[in-house]
Amino acid sequence: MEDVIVDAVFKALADASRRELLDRLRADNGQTLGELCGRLAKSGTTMTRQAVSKHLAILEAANLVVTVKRGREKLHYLNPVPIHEIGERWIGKFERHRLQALSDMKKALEKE
Amino acid sequence: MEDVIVDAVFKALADASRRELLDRLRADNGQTLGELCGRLAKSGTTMTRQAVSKHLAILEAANLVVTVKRGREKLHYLNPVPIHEIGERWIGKFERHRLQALSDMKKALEKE
DNA sequence: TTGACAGGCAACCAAAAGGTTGCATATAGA
DNA sequence: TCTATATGCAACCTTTTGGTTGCCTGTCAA
Repeated sequence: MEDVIVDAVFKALADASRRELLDRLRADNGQTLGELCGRLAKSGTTMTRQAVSKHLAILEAANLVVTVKRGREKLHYLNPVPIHEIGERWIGKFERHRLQALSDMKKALEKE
Repeated sequence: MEDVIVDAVFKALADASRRELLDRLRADNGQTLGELCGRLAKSGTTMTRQAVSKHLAILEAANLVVTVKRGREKLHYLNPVPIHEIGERWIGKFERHRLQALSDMKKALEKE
């Protein structure tokens, strides 16, 4: 996974509304734009269809969402692969140094 | 881990310069601001000390970096805990639906 | 064929993000 | 004490981001 892809995924995940859209697709895969326009839990505010559409476009560009056109509707499917790879390759590399980093930190804090 | 914390962590991770700073601390923990100011690999460009300082402040606010003052220096330590928790709680919940989502997607694509 | 419904496109706007310059403060060391 | 070093703070600027409104296109169904 090249850097530019990692960047697109992290940037896409940086927004709470987009993370919630992913959550919704996780709960109910294959929804249309209209269905996804329902009230976002985040602060109970509503959002226009166009705003949601833009968020979905960003998720799609990051390959976190895949769409299929069915007549005049567009179905949105969660693609869990990029999230999985971030977990494996990016988070994983920090995981391997976890205990070491914590012990470094502890030692430094104790010196104070 | 509350939503506001998850948000701070994801936002902090959304920038490539900040991810590189974490990478550097992973390679060599406990560096000062000055040391971290060296040329960032990202496009080979340099950055002013103040820019790096701001990035570190954001990482510190997200609790991804912990600092210890030593005289006139400030040592920066990687705190891997938030990354670990994002992996466990956020990525994990998508992991559990991974195969299902892929099969949904496949089915939808085949219908076309 | 003609509405009504689902979505796309483009212009525009305010706020946040990333970065810079300039100056201030504090500590180490000669 | 005096000076160089390490960092902090604040104002300012530009670009990106998240959001809106308005209008256009395509498709289903009576």
